[in-house]
Amino acid sequence: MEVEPRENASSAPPPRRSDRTRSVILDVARRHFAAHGFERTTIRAVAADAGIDPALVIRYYGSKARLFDAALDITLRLPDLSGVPADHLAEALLRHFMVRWEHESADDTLLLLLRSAVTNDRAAERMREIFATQVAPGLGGPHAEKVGLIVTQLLGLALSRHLLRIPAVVRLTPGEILALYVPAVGGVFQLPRGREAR
Amino acid sequence: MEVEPRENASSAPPPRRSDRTRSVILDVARRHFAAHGFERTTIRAVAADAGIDPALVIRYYGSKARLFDAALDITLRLPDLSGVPADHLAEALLRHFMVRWEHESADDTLLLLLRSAVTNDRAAERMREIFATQVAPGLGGPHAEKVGLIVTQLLGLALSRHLLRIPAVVRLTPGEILALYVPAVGGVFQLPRGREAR
DNA sequence: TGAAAAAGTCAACACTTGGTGGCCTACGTT
DNA sequence: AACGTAGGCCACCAAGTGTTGACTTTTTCA
Repeated sequence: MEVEPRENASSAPPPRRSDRTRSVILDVARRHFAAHGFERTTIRAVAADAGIDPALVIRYYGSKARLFDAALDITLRLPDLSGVPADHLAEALLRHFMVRWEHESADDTLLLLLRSAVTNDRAAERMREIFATQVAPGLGGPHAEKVGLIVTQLLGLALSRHLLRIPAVVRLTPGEILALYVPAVGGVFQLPRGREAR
Repeated sequence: MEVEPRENASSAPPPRRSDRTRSVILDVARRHFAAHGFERTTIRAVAADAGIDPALVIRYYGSKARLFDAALDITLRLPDLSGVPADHLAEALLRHFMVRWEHESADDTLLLLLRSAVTNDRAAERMREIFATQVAPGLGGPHAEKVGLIVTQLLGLALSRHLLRIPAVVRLTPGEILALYVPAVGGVFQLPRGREAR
């Protein structure tokens, strides 16, 4: 696989001339996967969009599945909420994702992950991994048992506004969403810490 | 099921001998679409599962797309919330959908709609229609501008619990979800009626 | 300069898909 | 019983897919 034989004993592997092509392919592939999901994305379309031959995609990534895996190698850039007081957590969270998602040229990271995960088991598993390793630790601590429902609300928002594009949700301005939704997310945050025993 | 050309001038169209096959096909197709989405569902698989020849599917439904349309002809059985006082709306809503979704043999209606709509434009459009004609009117009235975010929360729950199966959400018991999530949904409901001008 | 290695192209493959038309069978009506 | 028709099956087609291997072009470097 292992597209990277490391011959260099030192830290960084030697740069290849094809690195640029590799990353172009990956970029284009990410856009296609985010826009159409796994099945409807064809290697031929990605290659055409990247201006190269379909065979190159296979050469560098082995297969469509492995290209998909590479595209799912995602690092969410989560905000640092360590200093935020509990009663402002909801607003800070929402505000952060709103500004990121609203902008046109925003990263497709979330769309890629969400759209893929709904119809593709591999992507769903990857999403759970990302949740466990990148999301839960950051928001964990005293709110451990609530993290799931916080994320649920954020995903719901992304889903209905950016994927399903439900008019009643699309119509709202960012300010309106903030005003209406912060109390909702806060409603989970501000519950008493220990819930009844399970 | 409303796949019935009405030739009969009287009330009921004449029953055909093939009606049973038709409905079997539609049932199986709904299950497949709900489980795998549009692209990954093949006519051959549906036919095999229904125990008939693939050609029959085309014969009765014309094409895969039209079979999909027929499968999307859905009537949500929404609860009647007219008599529920405002401060119990959230709980009533959540409780209703929880009991429907939790049960094993539950209807796949939501999964079908949700899973399809994320990768298929036709399904997304159908979902917006259903929202506009079946959901919004029922919840509308004084909460008109909030309906979108209420639905957002319900969809988010269905998404993370039943589609993505995020462990932190799956792990929760129905009672826990109710306890944690009712304040959230209520947080939207109980906002002052008129929000700042748009 | 020349040769080896890398980068990229091309044509073809095996396979799956949705879809079509012809054919056989079983039923219902007269 | 005969026959017309609807229900069902089979073989097949054309298009599109991921993937492969051989080939050509470009770069690298001794």
